[in-house]
Amino acid sequence: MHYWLMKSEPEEVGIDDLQRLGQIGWFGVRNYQARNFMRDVMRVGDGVLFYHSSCPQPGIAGLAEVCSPAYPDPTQFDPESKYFDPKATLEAPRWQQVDVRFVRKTRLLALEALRRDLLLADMQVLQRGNRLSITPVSEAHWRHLQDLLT
DNA sequence: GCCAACGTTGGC
DNA sequence: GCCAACGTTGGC
Repeated sequence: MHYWLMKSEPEEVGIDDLQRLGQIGWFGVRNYQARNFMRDVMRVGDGVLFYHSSCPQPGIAGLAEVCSPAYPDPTQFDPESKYFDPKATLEAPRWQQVDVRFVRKTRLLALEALRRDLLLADMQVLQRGNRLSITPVSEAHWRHLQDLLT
């Protein structure tokens, strides 16, 4: 069992979209480290902090759960998609995604508040220069965040 | 729109 | 395998 923080731009897919759809494929990851987390480490049932990025109020907006193993991200094959990758083929896909299901919305726990919380100071997502859209979350951080989000 | 930080690419 | 140039992320 692992825990994750996954960033999404709410203009593209926000927590309300996940709630409406119930479940989505986490398409569009184009970073090898983040892909490897999905492919090699994630398991069905892992907990997910759904984070809104690149928006007026960045922060944790809800809880979700990994609900499929990794499989090829279809947008890499679609020339119309902004995530199209000309070097990916059906025989040798490059990019993977997992399905994520909605658990619940939370109050918005703003990035600013995360940074102020000393117990979260060493969260990977808060480290200087971090750009990974998927980062592991320790069990201690997960538990603390559950308390904050209750 | 700026820009710090980091990842990727490609020539050598 | 080095590393300069370039591209991207994402908060501000």
